[in-house]
Amino acid sequence: MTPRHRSTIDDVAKAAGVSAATVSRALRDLPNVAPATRRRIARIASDLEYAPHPQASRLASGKTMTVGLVAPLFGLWYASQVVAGAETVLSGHGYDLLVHAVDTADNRSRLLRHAASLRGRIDGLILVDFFATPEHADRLRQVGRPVVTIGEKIPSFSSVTIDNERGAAMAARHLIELGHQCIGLITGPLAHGHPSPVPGARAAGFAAALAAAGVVHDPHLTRDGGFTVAGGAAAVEQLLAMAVRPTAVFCLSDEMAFGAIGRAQQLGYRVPDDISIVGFDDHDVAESFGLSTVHQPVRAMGSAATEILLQAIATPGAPPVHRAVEVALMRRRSTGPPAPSPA
Amino acid sequence: MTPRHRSTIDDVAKAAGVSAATVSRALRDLPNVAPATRRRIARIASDLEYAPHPQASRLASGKTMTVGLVAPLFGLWYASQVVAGAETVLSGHGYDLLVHAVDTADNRSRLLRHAASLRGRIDGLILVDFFATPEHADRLRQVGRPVVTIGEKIPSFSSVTIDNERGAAMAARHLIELGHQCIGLITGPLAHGHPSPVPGARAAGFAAALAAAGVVHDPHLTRDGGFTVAGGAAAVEQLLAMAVRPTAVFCLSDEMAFGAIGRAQQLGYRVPDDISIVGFDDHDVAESFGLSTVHQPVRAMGSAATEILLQAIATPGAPPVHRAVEVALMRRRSTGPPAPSPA
DNA sequence: CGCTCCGCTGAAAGCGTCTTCATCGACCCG
DNA sequence: CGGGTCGATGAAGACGCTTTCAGCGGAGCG
Repeated sequence: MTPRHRSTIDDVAKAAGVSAATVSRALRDLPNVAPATRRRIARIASDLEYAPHPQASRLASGKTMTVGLVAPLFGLWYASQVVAGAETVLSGHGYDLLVHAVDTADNRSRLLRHAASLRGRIDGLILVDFFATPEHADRLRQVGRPVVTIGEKIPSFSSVTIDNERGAAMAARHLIELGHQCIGLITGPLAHGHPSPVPGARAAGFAAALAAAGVVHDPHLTRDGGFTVAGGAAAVEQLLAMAVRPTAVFCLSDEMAFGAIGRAQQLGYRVPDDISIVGFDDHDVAESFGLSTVHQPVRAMGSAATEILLQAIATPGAPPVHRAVEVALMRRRSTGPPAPSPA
Repeated sequence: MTPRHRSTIDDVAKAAGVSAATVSRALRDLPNVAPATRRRIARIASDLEYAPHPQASRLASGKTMTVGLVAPLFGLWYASQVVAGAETVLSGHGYDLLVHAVDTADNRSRLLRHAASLRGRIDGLILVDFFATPEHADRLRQVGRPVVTIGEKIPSFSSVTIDNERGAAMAARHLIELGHQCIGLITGPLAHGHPSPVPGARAAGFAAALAAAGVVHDPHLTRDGGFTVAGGAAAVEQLLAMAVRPTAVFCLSDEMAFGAIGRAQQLGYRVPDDISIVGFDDHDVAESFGLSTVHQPVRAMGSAATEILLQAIATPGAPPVHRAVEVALMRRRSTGPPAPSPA
């Protein structure tokens, strides 16, 4: 009974006694098909298990029903949340999601070089923490499809962003209010072959809040944790070994904060009694571990970016949309007042 | 200078004074093209920034250079690791990665119904924890493309699996060796509309190890944590409120274990002094939090599945490959001997 | 009753590439 | 020197669908 090969639109047309054009119209709910004809075609198509060949319809229509998502690296919490948020929206609209990692400079330039080849493969593009230079943005514009960025704001593309400086300042003020005067900072890479504004903005917000409160910002108390768990652990170990040990540490990501808490405890320090630690993200497991942190709605940002993108696909030529979402301080158990100084 | 529309193979052919067929052959390194001709075509194609239209070549060749990945839910650690592992391999081979979530029964049946439409969209499929019934497997076979499953073993498809029973038994024996006699179990959903063998297998391995050691397995000490952080927290709270409180808990995933540890500590219990907790996965942050757990190389499993799939795509008709990878017990700080009973 | 308008339908021309088949020389060998 | 072989190339037909355009008949209207 099962046909040897998949059935085509012509099979359906023949069986229904109509032309392929009518079948195409009927199945896509286009106007100008008699209700009776439409029903008959629908039934026959279902009987024959007909499904349009995606490549053929894409070639003919020029629409791919596919959205591309480019992120620095999959496997990290942030990217996985964005993917989850995007996938939910896309599958609800019948779109496919194509994911691509850009984890090396080589990868990155390859993507830029082949930007033109993306046209024809996707209807729109989501860039997660891509940090495009103006020159790169030019190449990306050659994709000829709408682009939405997450984490950075480029005038000519739509974007979904948070106020990194404000979030970092909230974390810093939280520590200051608790009485901390000597605060360490575990950053991500400030530059890796290209400008990466996120850690920069967070570090700036942190420094500004300290300055505003008259707290000394000692640059020696800054370490690069590479945005990884292991990096955060190594960084906190260095900070704890210093002569003037910080009483609190601000980590620019929760994953680094987890590493920092773990290592500090392993080394025999109590959190927050001996050292307070605050993160940034509000990772899924942050609450379980009582990590005080700056919440950002990553999953919702992925959904929002996707909705903006679909809108842009539907209305070509519309001006870019810039959406800023709010961050919020989550006070938990990893922060507390500093131990009375042994003066 | 930039052409208004992307250049086609005919543009290149015209500029090179050859036919489109020769251009097609030359650019794909097929034989029967004179070296000089090949070089000239390559240069001209590069000048014109020619890139073949994916949909057109896919339609003509029947190959999509795309692999589909279906997972229960993105945003969870397990799926994100698999995606990361798969993406690395695929991008190295010029393949695109299409991701699709199957988080509801509705979603699932839709996927199965449209299985045939996947043919033509992908060259192969990776199923993560899909748990196909024989009937579902039949439908998936209609995709007409190689399939590799991760987490389950279906005879007609290739697979990458771990020995869940063995892993769970390792965790159970670890607790027993520490002296625990009253051990709770936090499972995932044992069935959600379809058989889901993973929690079942782990629970069975756990029960078998207890039985082998002569330890009572009290079914009242089992709770469903839904594989989420919050579920693990709620489950452990219930267990701790019981009259005969377990001295140790085995969580079938690390994320549930994190929730359990966090909640237990919030409730004033010390880990492991008052309660030992062991997980399953070896999540990225498990080490930081000293979680004893059963390690499985999820990312490598994603890569392995992808390599098997690419192999199967390259050699159609080859018999399915079944790869089993090893698990390992990680002894950390969340487990210890039970407190001396207050008898 | 004739004309116009409109809804429904089919024929056919793409969409851009791949792939088969035929052609055409050049070269080799007996 | 003729037949055979082989490498290089072009012409043309898929691939399966979408979309434009024209046609056709019936309804509405004056």
